[in-house]
Amino acid sequence: MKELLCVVGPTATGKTAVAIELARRLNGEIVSCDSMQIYRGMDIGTAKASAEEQACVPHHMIDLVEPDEDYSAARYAEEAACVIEDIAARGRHPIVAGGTGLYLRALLYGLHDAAPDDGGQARAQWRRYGEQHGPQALHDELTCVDPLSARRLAPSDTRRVVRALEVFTLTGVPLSEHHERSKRQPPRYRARMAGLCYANRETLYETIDRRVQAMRAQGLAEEVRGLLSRGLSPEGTAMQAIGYKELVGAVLAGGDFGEAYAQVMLSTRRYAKRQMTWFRALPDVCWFEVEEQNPQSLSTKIMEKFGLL
RNA sequence: GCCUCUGUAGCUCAGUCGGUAGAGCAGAGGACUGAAAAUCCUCGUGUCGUUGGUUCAAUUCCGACCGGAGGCA
Repeated sequence: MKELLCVVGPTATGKTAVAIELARRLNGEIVSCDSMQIYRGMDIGTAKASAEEQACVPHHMIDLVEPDEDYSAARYAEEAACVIEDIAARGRHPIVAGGTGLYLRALLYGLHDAAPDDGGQARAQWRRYGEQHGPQALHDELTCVDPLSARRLAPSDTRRVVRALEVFTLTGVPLSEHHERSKRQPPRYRARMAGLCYANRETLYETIDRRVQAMRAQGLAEEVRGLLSRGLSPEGTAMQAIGYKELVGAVLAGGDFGEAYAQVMLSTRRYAKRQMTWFRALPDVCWFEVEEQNPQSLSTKIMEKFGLL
């Protein structure tokens, strides 16, 4: 099984800089693992590597689709696996870096068997059912066809309840059964995971606030305005990204940006916390505290730890 | 200076016809299998401004004092 170096952790810990440093020293190329950097034209708010950084080390899995296109964890897993194979075939070192827990999991461990694509009809149908009859009725439907999933999911988590019903409708097999099967498959890689974190939560939050201020100075509002003027719907997946969904209202109303940016900071903090939950639950993450560390020293520590020096 | 209102969780505020109190937000922890920066679950003891009084019992009633807001001078 192939070894795969991954740099994970919550937002604003410097994953990008460390990954670039590692790539430089290991003859590597970076494979982003970020659900929002997938979208073209969303640069400032997603904290994409700059043009200079991308010129210095090849970056992959960035700017793949337009913001009004759909993307998915499954597509990510498939395409990232191809990219990784290609990098290795060229004799270089793939370095996965990013903060989207589900995408990383999909890449490393795989998802369950695909359901046939019906263009989202089943999903839309169940969602409508939920809107008409309420989340409890939706959950009751799931109990009938997939009691295991129903027990696992809260009725209020309509998103997952709808998905479980969709999978059963499309495949005739309960989602819980799909999960059982996929668990039996071995992981695709032997992941060496370096987790970046702050020892103090306070420091993380201060760094996040500073980063949001920097995004403001770089013209995040202008970027949002540009996306909207190109006709992008505020309801799409891409516009659910933190920094974008908060600013859409202020841009449209021409209103209070101060409040919008305060909300961006808040959302980012809570997101960072959820990311920590993801990565803490992962087995075999080696944690590195980033306080008082620059990307060079961090990359050295990581290489030492993983025997890459 | 006088009058009125106000002081309860980090913040905004409920509430207790006297038996020591609870929501939202924030915060913390967790879940996560094709939307995931999404979606969802769990967690609330705090000198009820201070200090006297009445009372078996005061955060609640009364007085004084100290903050804050407004009004009249």
